Amino acid sequence: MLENTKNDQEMRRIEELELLEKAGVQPFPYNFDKIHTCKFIIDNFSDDNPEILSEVAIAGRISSIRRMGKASFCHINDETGKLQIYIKRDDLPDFYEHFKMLDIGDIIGVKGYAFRTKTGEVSVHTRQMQLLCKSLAILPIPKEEIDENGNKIIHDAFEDKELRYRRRYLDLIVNSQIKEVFIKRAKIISNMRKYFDDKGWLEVETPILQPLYGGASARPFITHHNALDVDQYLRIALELYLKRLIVGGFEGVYEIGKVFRNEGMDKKHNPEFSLMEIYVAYKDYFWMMEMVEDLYSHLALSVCNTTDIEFDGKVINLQKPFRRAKMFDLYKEYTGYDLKGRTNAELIDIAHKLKVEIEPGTTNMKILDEIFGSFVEPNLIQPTFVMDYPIEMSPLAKIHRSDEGLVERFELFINGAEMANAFSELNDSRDQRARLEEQARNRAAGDEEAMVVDEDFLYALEVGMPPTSGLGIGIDRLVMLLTGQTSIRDVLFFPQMKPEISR
RNA sequence: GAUCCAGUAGCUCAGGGGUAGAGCAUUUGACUUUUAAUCAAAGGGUCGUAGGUUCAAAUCCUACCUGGAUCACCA
Repeated sequence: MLENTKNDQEMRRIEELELLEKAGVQPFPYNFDKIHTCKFIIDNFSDDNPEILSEVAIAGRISSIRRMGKASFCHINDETGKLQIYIKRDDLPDFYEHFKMLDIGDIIGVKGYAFRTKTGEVSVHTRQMQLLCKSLAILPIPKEEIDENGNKIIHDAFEDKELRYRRRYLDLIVNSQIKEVFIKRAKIISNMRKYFDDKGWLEVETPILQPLYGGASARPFITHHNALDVDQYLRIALELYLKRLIVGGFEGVYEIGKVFRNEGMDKKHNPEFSLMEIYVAYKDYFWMMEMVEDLYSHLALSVCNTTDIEFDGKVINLQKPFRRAKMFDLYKEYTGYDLKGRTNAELIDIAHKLKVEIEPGTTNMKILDEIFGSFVEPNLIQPTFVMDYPIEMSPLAKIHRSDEGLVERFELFINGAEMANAFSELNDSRDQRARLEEQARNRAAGDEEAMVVDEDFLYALEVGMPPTSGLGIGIDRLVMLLTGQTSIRDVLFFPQMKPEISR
């Protein structure tokens, strides 16, 4: 398929293209004066006043053809939907011969007048037709039927997931309903941006290629800069550079962009994904919780027109305020054990009692994480702020003002999945240095995801960062929630795929 | 990374040791309001790749590739 092996249908299209050219048809013209959309014509056609659409100019891709000798019907699709075209030989004696050589997939421009057919479908009667692009590949367009209840039945839909992801352009043409997901995605992002802009916070761009990576626990992608002859990393988070900008005097900055983590892929993870991070000076994580619940309610209303979101057979209520619960209270609630301040031996014992498999030598953090994932997370269906994490889990968060051993951090869980992560940001450079050095020791001990020490970031903190609250939101997971998609691949135009072997 | 399932015509699928099938799509012919258009005829395949077993493999075996699901890892 990648090679130049054409099947009979493709060969025939090339022949037709050449025949059309010989007949003087330009198969790839430069422009077309497209005035109307398919949807506009359907929405605005009036049986009482058909003359208001007596001069229309539309264009789109042919999605079906019904030829009846000296007259034909076809449907074309543009960005807004599909519309039926009627073409009669007597109207266009010359072009009708060319029309016979057009195929499903070709893009045409049509000028004519709107009318309603005998069977009731608003259509355009062709006065003039122009080929705008000859398609040489065969589209897997399915047949569609409208049953007596007006429901659309699609026959033999193109649903091979591998091909749909690898050739998303085909998927978009043929399964056009998926466009709704991506349109919503764009709306979510633009509404989020507007929400922040309206508050006066500044959208910024920070480096994607970085000499050091940081801001999250993850393995990076490594690349090489030839001119400088140095290895560089693709960013795994936005945090450290955005904090530098708060140090620099901006009081509210945010960035929406791709980050890259060199890890496995599954329904919830893609190696590159979109992250939003925002930092607001003089605020703490309590303030941030209010901002987050307001943002989520606002986005649900503006994108879905409701705060009751149907997802995976459940109804998620994004009406603010969200539940707030301290992490160790949740442990108590869902396991019956108080896990705070436990020794390693005690935690291992409890893990065994809970039938959580723990390998010998597992750290407290791993055990806590494990129990949280098995016993707490699956219960956090409705939006829940999980507050106050152990300090070891959060090297960039500020120590809790009253609870020893904890930091002021919350994560927002919805439908058992982490949706957002926020702190009162650590701005004591001495503490930050100590925590990064602890990370470095973990790293030396074999933890490949531990953070590296970024001296320049530490210097920035020494210069001084005001009290600040920061937040990260995984855009893809938010889009999944608001569009009802259960796989991250269905909210990405081009999800990561293994390369096809070229033969 | 582990396990299971899948890969056959452009699409959706059947077939499961003995000549490769269907519907749609395509081609030819008929048809000037059809809409899963209809009617008649025709063409189209290295059965994911590579080995093996066998007189004979799409079919059985092994390995590999790609995808999906579940689990593990992972914010």
